[in-house]
Amino acid sequence: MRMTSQREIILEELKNTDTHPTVDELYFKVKKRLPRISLATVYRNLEKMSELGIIQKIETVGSQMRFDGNPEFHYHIRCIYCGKIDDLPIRPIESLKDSRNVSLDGDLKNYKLVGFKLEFLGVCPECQNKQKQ
Amino acid sequence: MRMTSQREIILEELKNTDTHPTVDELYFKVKKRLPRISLATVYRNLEKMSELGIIQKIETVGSQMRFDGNPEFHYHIRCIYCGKIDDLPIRPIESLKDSRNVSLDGDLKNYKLVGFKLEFLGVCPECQNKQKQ
DNA sequence: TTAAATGCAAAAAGTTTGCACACGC
DNA sequence: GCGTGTGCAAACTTTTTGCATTTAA
Repeated sequence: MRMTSQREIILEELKNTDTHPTVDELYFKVKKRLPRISLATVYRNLEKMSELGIIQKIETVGSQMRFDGNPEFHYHIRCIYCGKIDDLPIRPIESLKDSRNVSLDGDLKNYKLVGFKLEFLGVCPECQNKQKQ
Repeated sequence: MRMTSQREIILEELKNTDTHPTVDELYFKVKKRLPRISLATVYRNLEKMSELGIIQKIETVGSQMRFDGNPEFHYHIRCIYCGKIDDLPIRPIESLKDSRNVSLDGDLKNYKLVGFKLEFLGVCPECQNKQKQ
């Protein structure tokens, strides 16, 4: 992978964010430093870097893709009102690590189980405040 | 909710399917019986019926929405190659039912936890066969 | 030097919306 | 008859792609 200034700055801006930005959000941040960058470049770079395991693509339900500058496995919590995603500093749930735990009283419909995706849902502090008003 | 023939037939076709169709797939099935129906009507009806809890919207990552004629809670498994979704006849994982189990060594970042979404990933029988060839 | 990356614009894919008309209750 | 629902077309949002040009190694 060739290191271009675009790639470098995209990665830098992603790592400097503790939110998990959408492509668009990141595009506007990067654009402040590289005004001529195109959205397609941001898409292409995020895709490639997540394939290489440098960053992590967070495929949340429904809405847009988001990216996480931290490639290590960890859980996420998503706000059901605003869609924001935060890291969840909990340890991986052991009972799920072993797929045998989940197939005790049923077959897997002939699927070969390769993993699972666990996402937590909640209400973020900001949206809790809005509800109170 | 008013019962129109469109609504009735959409629901009937969804219930008669053991796959978990996308809106488009269902649209073409319904179209065989109601040739003049529009895609917008299918969208509007599926949305409304899932709001009312008559059916279930399956919000899988990345791709399109899919719908399930069975409103009861159950787990799904998604094929990582073709995106197909099947029901998984396993019982709900008890350890996840109690949110206290997941917050033992970390806080929840001030989120109010409301639930979780657990989806299994696998390779469906058809895609396993394709791989062998 | 040359293959990979970029910018731009257009296309694609999925979903939503405005509006006039139709129809269930 | 009223108000919800429908069909149609157009708009919208997010993501991808073709192509000529630029650039890192």
